[in-house]
Amino acid sequence: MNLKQLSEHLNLSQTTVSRALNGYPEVSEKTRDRVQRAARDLNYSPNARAKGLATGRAQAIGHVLPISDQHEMVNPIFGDFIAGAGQTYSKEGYEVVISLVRDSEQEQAYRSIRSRGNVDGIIVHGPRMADSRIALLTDLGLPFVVHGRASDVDVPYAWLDTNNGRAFQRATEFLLDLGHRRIALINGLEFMDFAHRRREAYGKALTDRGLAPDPALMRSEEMTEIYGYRSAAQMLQGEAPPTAFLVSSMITAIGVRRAIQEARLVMGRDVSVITHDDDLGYLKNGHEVPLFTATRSSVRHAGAKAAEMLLHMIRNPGAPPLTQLLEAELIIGSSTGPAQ
Amino acid sequence: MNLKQLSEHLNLSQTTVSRALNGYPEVSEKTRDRVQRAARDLNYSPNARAKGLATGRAQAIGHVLPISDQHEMVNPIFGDFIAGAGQTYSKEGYEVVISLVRDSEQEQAYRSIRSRGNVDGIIVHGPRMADSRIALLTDLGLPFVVHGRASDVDVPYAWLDTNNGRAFQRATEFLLDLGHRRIALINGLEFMDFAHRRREAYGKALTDRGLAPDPALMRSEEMTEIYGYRSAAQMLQGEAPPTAFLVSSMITAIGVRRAIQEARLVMGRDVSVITHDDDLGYLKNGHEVPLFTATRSSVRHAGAKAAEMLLHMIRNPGAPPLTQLLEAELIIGSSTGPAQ
DNA sequence: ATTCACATTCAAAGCGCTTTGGGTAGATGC
DNA sequence: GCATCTACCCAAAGCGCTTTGAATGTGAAT
Repeated sequence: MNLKQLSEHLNLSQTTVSRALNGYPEVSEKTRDRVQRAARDLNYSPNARAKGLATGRAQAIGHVLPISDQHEMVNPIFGDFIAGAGQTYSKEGYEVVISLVRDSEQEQAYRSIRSRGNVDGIIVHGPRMADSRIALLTDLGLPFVVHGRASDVDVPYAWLDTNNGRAFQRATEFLLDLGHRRIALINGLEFMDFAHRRREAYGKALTDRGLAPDPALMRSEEMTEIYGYRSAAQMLQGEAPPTAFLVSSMITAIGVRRAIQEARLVMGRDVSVITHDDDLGYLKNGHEVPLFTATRSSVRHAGAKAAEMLLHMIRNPGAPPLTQLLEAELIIGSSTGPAQ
Repeated sequence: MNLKQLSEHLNLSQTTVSRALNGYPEVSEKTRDRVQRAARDLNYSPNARAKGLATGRAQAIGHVLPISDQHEMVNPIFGDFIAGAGQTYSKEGYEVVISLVRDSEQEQAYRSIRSRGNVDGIIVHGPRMADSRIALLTDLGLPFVVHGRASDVDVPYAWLDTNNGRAFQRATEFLLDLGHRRIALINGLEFMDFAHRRREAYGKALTDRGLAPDPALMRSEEMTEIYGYRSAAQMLQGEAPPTAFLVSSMITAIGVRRAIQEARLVMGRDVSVITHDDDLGYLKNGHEVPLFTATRSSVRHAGAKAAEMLLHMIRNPGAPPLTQLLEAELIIGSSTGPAQ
């Protein structure tokens, strides 16, 4: 069923039918009704490609997931982010198009996304500290919102980020206040902007209290469970083990907890742990009492907000880029306690 | 830059340029070269919508994720599945379009996907035992592959599934062989087909050995960490606690482990655990020695295979639906041991 | 009765591509 | 020399929609 068939069925022109369905005023309520009813009954919905071609709008948003050439992983937060964004999109009639792009093919990929024209804007995931994609996209004139920020980029661009610096500074200070002096950082990959900020903040909190960050207590890797386990196990066996861990993700923190338990220590008593918690649906941080003390920031909420920002930018092409900084809560769970 | 501009630039017709770029033979190698070079230099790539409109092909695959009306979650395996599928797609020049669809809007959603025509085929995620989507999609004539199966559907359709029944039967037998008699099942939602099969297999393995499944030892819910924790904690406090747990996902098993440890028991000695392991990138099951004894089946691999099947079906419209059953390995980790 | 404004409706062009159905020129065969 | 291929190229139609610009009909105003 296409527009032509529908209009012939109704004995109307394609123009009128199109207008009736798209809510234009120059069509009588009576015919509009008739058209809408027929469209529903005959299960007509306009062909997205033709509509896009005619209007120049794709009614779709691209989400570009960088796949690092070494570890071919999709970040587990992506599911929740897209779930949040999806809510916003479906309200406004947008689709989601996903591109998995290897690090080595970034530029080419964005250019072709642009010229293929099947999205009206894109969400950039996983920004690096100096991320060339931002300049490129600005150049290409394709609306975009970055989930996160790129520290080394100084042109204005739209982003939505959690205040990772403040979150980790507060977390570090919280541990310091509990009397901890040897605080380990189990961080994400530090060429990623969020991880870089977290380390900076951790370092600053320490030096502000006159403590020198100890390289032996800092790790930086892809945030898997096994990484948390190995790092913590190794540190706990060292000659001057940490009394507290600051961890970059729940999954990694679970690995840290495993190492603590294997060392026959009790988390929250012998060793404290604070983790960042993205509030993922499948990995809630406890119920009444949170399992981990955590800096919490819902990635689902971030997704919904980022989508709103992007749609706003698409509708207001001239407007300056929006930015939004979300504060993480520091929630107290049972994984922290005073230093022994 | 569009085809018209490019062809004017080259002093050729649009026809010739189009043919040169799409590898048709009726164009001299010399001009083909010239065209390709110009296309690269001028950064031309054809407009996807126009191309789709002209060819009737969208060069895109839809992935429909059902969102249950109660728990608004995106299954964490989705990221890995899409990563696997994405590899196949990008080799063949297909895009991924995601639709998050609430349970209550399924039918409407599929119909509109069909008539909007922006995908050439779809992957159906999360099939229920009796899943009306399969009949609907068969009706609509849209190529599709189900990730999983629907037990109560008897029309032929294309699917790719892990042999959940056999995996859980083997796992149960393995525990029985170790002398366990009170084996708990921490299952997923049992209206989901995979979870239903798992329970059937678990029950069969027990009755085959003359044991009656004990309802007090069976749980069925969304597979979160907290669910595993609560279920196991509760069972371990019961008057006749299980000596082994059969768990449906790694995340849930992590919750089970937490409950075991909190009960001051040792996993693998006092209590055994077998889990299903989807081999997710961020949640590897140990390294040299697997942490959990597990039935393992890579969801990433499943994604790649399902995508291949779908593309094959799209290219061979008449062919009968393909099916593929993947066997899970039973890998022995340190979470199981003889019953005390 | 004539004019004008307004409310409806329509025919046709155009979005950027593919593809059909020719054309033309040079090579080949007789 | 002429017909016949072959290799290469092109103009134009068509994919399904939106949108421009014009036509039609109606009632009010003159």
